[in-house]
Amino acid sequence: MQISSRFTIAIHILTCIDTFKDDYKVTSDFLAGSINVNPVVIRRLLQQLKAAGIVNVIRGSGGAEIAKPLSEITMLDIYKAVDSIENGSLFHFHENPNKECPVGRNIHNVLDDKLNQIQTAMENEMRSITIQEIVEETKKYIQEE
Amino acid sequence: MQISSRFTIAIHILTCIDTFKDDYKVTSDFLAGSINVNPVVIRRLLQQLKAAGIVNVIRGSGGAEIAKPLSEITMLDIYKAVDSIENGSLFHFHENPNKECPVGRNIHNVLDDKLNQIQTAMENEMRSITIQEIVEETKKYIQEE
DNA sequence: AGCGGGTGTAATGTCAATTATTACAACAAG
DNA sequence: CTTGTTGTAATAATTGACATTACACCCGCT
Repeated sequence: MQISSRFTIAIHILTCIDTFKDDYKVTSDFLAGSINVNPVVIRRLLQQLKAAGIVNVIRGSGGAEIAKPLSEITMLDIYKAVDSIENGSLFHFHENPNKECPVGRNIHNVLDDKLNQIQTAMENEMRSITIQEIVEETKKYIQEE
Repeated sequence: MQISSRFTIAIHILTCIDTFKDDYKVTSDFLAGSINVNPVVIRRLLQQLKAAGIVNVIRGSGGAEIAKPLSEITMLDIYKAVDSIENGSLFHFHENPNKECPVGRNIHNVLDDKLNQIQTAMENEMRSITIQEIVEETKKYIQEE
């Protein structure tokens, strides 16, 4: 299965907040309009991003803002904040290898290392990309329209 | 969501085939016993591995064997063979960003590059690990028991 | 030739996760 | 105290993963 669209939606959310922060009050309804999902989905994601210290959400009067410099927010931060995968493990290991079988009882030990190695490579790449790059490139695209 | 357990099961299959090739006829039932899944799951995976040229499956008398040197089979080969993810894309992009919104109609262009970059990092790491390493380490674990 | 163990595959069922949606209490500002 | 908004629970629809049954087909053996 693929990594949840919560991840790309969260990136879209942050990009919108920054892009429109001076011209609009960026509410969950506003964001839902650009992303084309239900506002409740946005609110839940905003809660998760808030818990990670990435955004502030203004209750009552409404709106969301980004809580720290864009250059300090990496893809990995977002990825982790919105629980893109379960238990933090990218791979779903088959649960019950047979302990009676020599391979069955050892495969987990051998594979876990390798799977971690792969996942780490992915996470390192994520850490190297900031939301600032995304926002800047998006602005460039918009200007060129 | 996580990457399907088909991936780890396929690795388990190959490890078993090699480990037991001299002592048993390695049938789908035999493999199902070590992995603890239904034999039909094994047969479907064997078909996919066969389509990728990784194994031969002997119809009639039964059994499976590995079709090429272990050192030439990488994690990436297996990963691709068993369709661990859909459409080859690790990330599920939210489908319908609003084309009326400047961010909505450009985010796909910007993000696709970055997502590919991340996925490529993962795939490169997968390419660097061969099933031979897995088999050898597993044998080492078994001997030390 | 036919038996028996095995594969290939379709059909069906179950379960869990994702996403959508409704509903409403809590809240803040005018 | 009204209005627009957030926070969150409850529920449903959809989808995909995995399990399982069933059975035709295949091939070596006697």
